[in-house]
Amino acid sequence: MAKDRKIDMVILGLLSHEDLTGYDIKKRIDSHISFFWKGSFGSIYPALSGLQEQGMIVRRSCGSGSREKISYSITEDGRICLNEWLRDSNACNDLKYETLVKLFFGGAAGRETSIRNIDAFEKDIRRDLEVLKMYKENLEKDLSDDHIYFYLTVTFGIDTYEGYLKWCSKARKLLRNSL
Amino acid sequence: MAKDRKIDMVILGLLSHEDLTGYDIKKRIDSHISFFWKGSFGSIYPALSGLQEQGMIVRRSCGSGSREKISYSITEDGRICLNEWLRDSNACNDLKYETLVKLFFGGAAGRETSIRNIDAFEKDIRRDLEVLKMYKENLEKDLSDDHIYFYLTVTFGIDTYEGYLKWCSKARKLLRNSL
DNA sequence: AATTGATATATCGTTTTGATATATTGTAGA
DNA sequence: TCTACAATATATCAAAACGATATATCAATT
Repeated sequence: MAKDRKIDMVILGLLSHEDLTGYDIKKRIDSHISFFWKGSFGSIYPALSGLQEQGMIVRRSCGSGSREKISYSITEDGRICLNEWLRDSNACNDLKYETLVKLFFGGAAGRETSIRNIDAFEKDIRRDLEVLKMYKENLEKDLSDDHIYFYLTVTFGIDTYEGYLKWCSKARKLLRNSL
Repeated sequence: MAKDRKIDMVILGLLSHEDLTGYDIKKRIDSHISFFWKGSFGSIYPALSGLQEQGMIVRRSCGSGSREKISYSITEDGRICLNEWLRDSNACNDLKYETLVKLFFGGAAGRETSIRNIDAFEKDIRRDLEVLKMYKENLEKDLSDDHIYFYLTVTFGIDTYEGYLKWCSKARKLLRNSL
């Protein structure tokens, strides 16, 4: 049975494309999906053990030399489990904007503090937006069936980030101009 | 000293406006800030105990009758702690879009499944957007210094949600039209 | 009088984070 | 050559947060 562990589904998703080690999984998450989902070693390695016990994945030592290196493959059961989860359109989108919490309570520290916090947020967003735009450009060179799903998540990021930037300007203006 | 517990700051923020019980805190979070931050009883009650031990808040039994009811007030130390946190412009915005994870791995289930998932996402967003717009209308009737911070978080929500909706249309179109 | 739903506090198991420990391999510079 | 550093790789731990559940009271309805 599919558990409540969301990281399990991320791992199965990644393994549905290629065999990976725990470390590789972490790298894939960081490079490709970290702007809409994160994962740490502390969740990845226990999840891999759990998934193996459930028969969703199989491990194979692939140490080239003396080095222990453990690669995982998805099983047929794993594919079925992933598929079931994908077909269930219930999805929990859990957003935590510390920036907005600080803004919400901004009255306790004054408007200049809030403006500085918005500035810091904007700076982060601009930096991340550049990366996403680069991804988009590269993907548009070859928008095959394989890449279309990644492309859609990237455009999601770009659209929302550009929304953030517009809001930043408006918010600063309001904080400065309204008496 | 300020801990790593983010919920602590949310509680101090809420208590900086008015005295509240744990249950009230949960209600305030659900009604006012849940679209950018969530909190459960399982984090609120332990946090209240911790904050009290640190002297950031004080508890006062205010049972009207036999009913036990515990209200909390912020202390001067609590205000200082909140202020320090507000002034630190480092903020971790941690977003988890399960919808995007499903889309990213959508190739494993086919385009119709992805389109259904986008439809479900859009439906949720439209519903939540209506609520935010109502909040905005009400706030605009009296945009005093007290309400401006809430107003800004609400417009943030509206701007990003409208960005989501635009993306939904584009994404569906791409999934349907690109061969 | 009984039932329902809101109020209110609290705990428990599970998941996740973020940091750290440990050790190996590859590589760039002294 | 060697040596220091970064990257690779697995793993664990305490702390934090979630989500569900337990318990009980109060207010309003039936």
